[in-house]
Amino acid sequence: MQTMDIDAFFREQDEHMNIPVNSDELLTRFKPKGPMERPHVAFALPTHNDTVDPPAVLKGGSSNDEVEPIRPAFFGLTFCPHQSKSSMPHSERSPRLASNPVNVFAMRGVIVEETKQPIPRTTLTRLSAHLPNPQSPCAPASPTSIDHDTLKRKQSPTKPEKPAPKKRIIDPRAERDSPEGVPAAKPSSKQLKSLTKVLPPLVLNLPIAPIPPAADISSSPIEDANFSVLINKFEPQETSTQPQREVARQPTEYELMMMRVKQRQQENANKKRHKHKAVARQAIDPGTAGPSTKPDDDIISISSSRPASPEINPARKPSKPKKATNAKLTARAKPKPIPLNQTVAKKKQEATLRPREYAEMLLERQAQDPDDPLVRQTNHQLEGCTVIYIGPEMENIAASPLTRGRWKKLIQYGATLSPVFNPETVTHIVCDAAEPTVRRWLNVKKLSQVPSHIPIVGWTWALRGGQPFEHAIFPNHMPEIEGFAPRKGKEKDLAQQRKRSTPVDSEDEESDSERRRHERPSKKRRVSSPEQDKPRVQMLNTSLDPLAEFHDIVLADLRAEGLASDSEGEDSNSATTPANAVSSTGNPNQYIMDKLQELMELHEAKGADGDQWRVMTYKKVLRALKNVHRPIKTYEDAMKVPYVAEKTAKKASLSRSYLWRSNAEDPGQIMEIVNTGDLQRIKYENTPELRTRKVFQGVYGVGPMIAQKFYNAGCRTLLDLVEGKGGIVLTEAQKVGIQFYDDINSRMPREEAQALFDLIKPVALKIDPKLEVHIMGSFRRGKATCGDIDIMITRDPADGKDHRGILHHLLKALHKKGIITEDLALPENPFDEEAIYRGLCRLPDRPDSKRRRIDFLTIPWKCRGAALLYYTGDDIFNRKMRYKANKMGYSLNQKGLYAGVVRNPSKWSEKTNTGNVIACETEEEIFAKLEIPFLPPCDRMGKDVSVYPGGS
DNA sequence: GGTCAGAGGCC
DNA sequence: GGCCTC
DNA sequence: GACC
Ligand SMILES: O=c1ccn([C@H]2C[C@H](O)[C@@H](COP(=O)(O)OP(=O)(O)OP(=O)(O)O)O2)c(=O)[nH]1
Ligand SMILES: [Mg+2]
Repeated sequence: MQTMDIDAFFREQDEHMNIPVNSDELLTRFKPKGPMERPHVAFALPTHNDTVDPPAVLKGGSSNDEVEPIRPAFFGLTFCPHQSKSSMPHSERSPRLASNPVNVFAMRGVIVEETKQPIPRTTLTRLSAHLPNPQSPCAPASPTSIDHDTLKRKQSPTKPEKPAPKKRIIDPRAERDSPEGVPAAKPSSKQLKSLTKVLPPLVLNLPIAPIPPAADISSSPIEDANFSVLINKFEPQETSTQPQREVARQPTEYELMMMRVKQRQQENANKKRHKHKAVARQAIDPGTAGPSTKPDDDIISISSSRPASPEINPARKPSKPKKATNAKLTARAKPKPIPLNQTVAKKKQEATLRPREYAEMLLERQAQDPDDPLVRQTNHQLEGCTVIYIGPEMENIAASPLTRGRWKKLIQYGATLSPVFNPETVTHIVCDAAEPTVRRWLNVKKLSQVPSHIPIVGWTWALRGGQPFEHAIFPNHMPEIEGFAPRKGKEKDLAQQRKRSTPVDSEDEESDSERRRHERPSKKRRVSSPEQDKPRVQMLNTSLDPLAEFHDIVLADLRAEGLASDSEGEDSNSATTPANAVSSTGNPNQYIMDKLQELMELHEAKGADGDQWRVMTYKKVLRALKNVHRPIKTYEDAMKVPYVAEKTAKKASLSRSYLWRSNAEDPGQIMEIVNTGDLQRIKYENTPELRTRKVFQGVYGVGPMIAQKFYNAGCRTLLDLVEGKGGIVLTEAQKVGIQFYDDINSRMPREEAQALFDLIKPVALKIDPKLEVHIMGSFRRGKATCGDIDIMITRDPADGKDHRGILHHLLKALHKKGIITEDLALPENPFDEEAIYRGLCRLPDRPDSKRRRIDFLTIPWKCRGAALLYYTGDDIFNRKMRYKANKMGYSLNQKGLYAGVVRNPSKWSEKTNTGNVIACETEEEIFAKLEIPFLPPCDRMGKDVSVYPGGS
């Protein structure tokens, strides 16, 4: 134990970094915990504005957000009383109408050029706006409207317009509709749509997407056009220039965006294709649909750009009522490429069959000729069994070679195949998939809904036979065993065994070894110098070109390799280079974090097939690592970091040794690990599919499930999404998310957040000078960059008035000023004391300012402590604190700390007993009740909060 | 082996 | 009620 | 995946 060493080190680090005793988790871990010595200054709602942001304290290096909080400023209250021309004669205009065109035409001449570009197809969404019935926001719009979602989710085909007792007015437009503050029941967010309705139809005669030459796609009897990858090849030929276009009016911004996007994509796709053609053709991806020269890579390169917020976003919540459904390992989740040259015609066809279809095909073969080598029975162990096999892939995509092989084996072993799950006939469910996948296949919400007499077993059962319970893989659906309860240990072992066998347990299968060899010859990343392409990027990408940047990105190439995982939106080009392992972020372990983050994102992208808890652990580790300022050199070093245990430590030390190896000759055991461990894992996981899904998840409003849905619908690029390919329908928020993809996925300098707040606060105070307006989130924690602006508003009701309705007026004013530009989510009831708003904003006076995410939260005065606590975060800290509250028998939320809360176990969100408030007015109060020493905002990053109640 | 927060908005 | 986001 |  070298804790002393560590301890001393961190102290030294802190001093060196000028961090006043950072109560790192490391410290708390190795040091006797003592009360925080940090001054408990008045963190409770400061009453006047006195702090000014220290001028660019962190300016020097590219600032890593987490590197070092700016201490003095975390009160977050800065307010420039001047600054606002408090005029504002109100002429009601939709800010969106007003501001956007200006953006487009005035701000960027570039766009004008775009209009000269061939207009490919117009978007389905746009078309849909022209439907006569303005009332139908539903999908009938899309001409090709298909229930892409054949799988799971039963969306009522015709969604009745939400019962909506909600009325929300927010946008000035609302007022226009109903003169004067009268809350015209507003159709909420159909804004984009409603706007377009006003416009005359956009008439476009577009060149039909040419069918790609057969050579180009190497055959592809794609069974379902909806999922056809080929569509991706519709690119506007450079031939089809202006001729056949005929525009009835000026395209809207949205349309322009799409054209621009499309052109961009075309350009880059071409470049890329030239570059990687040879490589790309070496492998095909049978799992995704067709042997075509892979569009995936193209896109991906686009924006693996930086899909998600660098600073980690909390794990997706299992909206589960308790009981974690332990998602089993998703075995080899991805289809393996198979050598093209081996692909005979028939085989190619097979490769496009979905699992069910493949099984049906086998049955057909069997019926025709039982001696067909494909289906001829070789073994007897499965005779009498009627079996459905569930592989890791979704129902609606092509069966992987592995899955096909297993169906084949089942039939060869004498089983009767059941291509679909029929509880009447099926005797065994054999699967090699994560639990959520299995549920989807079986169309049940819980495995317990599967008749208990039908065992769910792993593939080992088919190979080795024996009692089903010996091969059980889901604890929540144990095979029945009369007079014999399955022993606990066994199933567990099995499950774990499966887990370990993730990548290659397929000795018994056909080609599996062939996996992705075109992995990435080079590991350079982001070659282009930031100084060089930045100005350009900013100009282009500021408002309406979500993909503008990808031009540069593609030029830089690397992201295509899927390795890019910038940990900070804007200004980090994290070094993976051995030489300067320190990187611009100043964190010597940045490259480890990069690796882990990458792996995490992959797990995250797996969504339902992945393990959310694993993702959460990764997040915790990453956050903890940000506080580690000494290079982690060995396994032992790594093990000292909180949330790092055997597996991660191995990865971390591995990451390091990988660099060492390339730097110096450093043979030894580590070398071996290098070749078999982490890197390979990333390669293995980092399939084109996952990379694409990661890109999709970068869109605001798109998470793992939706991303997968889009992917399964055949979408491969953001452009596909915009076009509604595969029948997908975007929400309004998602459209905005695509439009400002880059903006939203980048972080702003703290100074910009300050500037925005300085614009906003006076507007609020003008409405009611007694409001308390605070900037929260990462800003209050003193971060150098902010992912968004979080503003909390409350008001002391001592004078008998409160802040109801304020938010509505504030938003209206901000819209008018051009500060708030788009809405993402409106308050359920803006006249409630508690209301939430989400949207985009920008600095209106700066022509090239980016869109920034902004959130407002209003809360009753009495809850302000709890709200302050909540909204200050960070998220991990909140969760820990709430977890601790639970363990102490309390429940903590943004309204207060409660005792005696009882929830409905079958519907967790429902409270059988809404307990009693114990503390809520000040943060200190809550800390105290939870027996946690008060932590100033800047110290709440991933902080360990565990001090057990009642001693122990 | 059981944990790993709790809530609001949109669809 | 699922999914996404804070 | 990690912690208790
Ligand atoms: O899952 C979450 C996400 C956020 N929060 C709280 C803490 C967080 O600090 C605050 C604001 O959220 P936001 O997403 O803005 O995070 P941030 O801490 O402000 O970081 P960023 O700089 O990315 O905005 O809301 C949670 O409690 N749980
Ligand atoms: Mg924030």
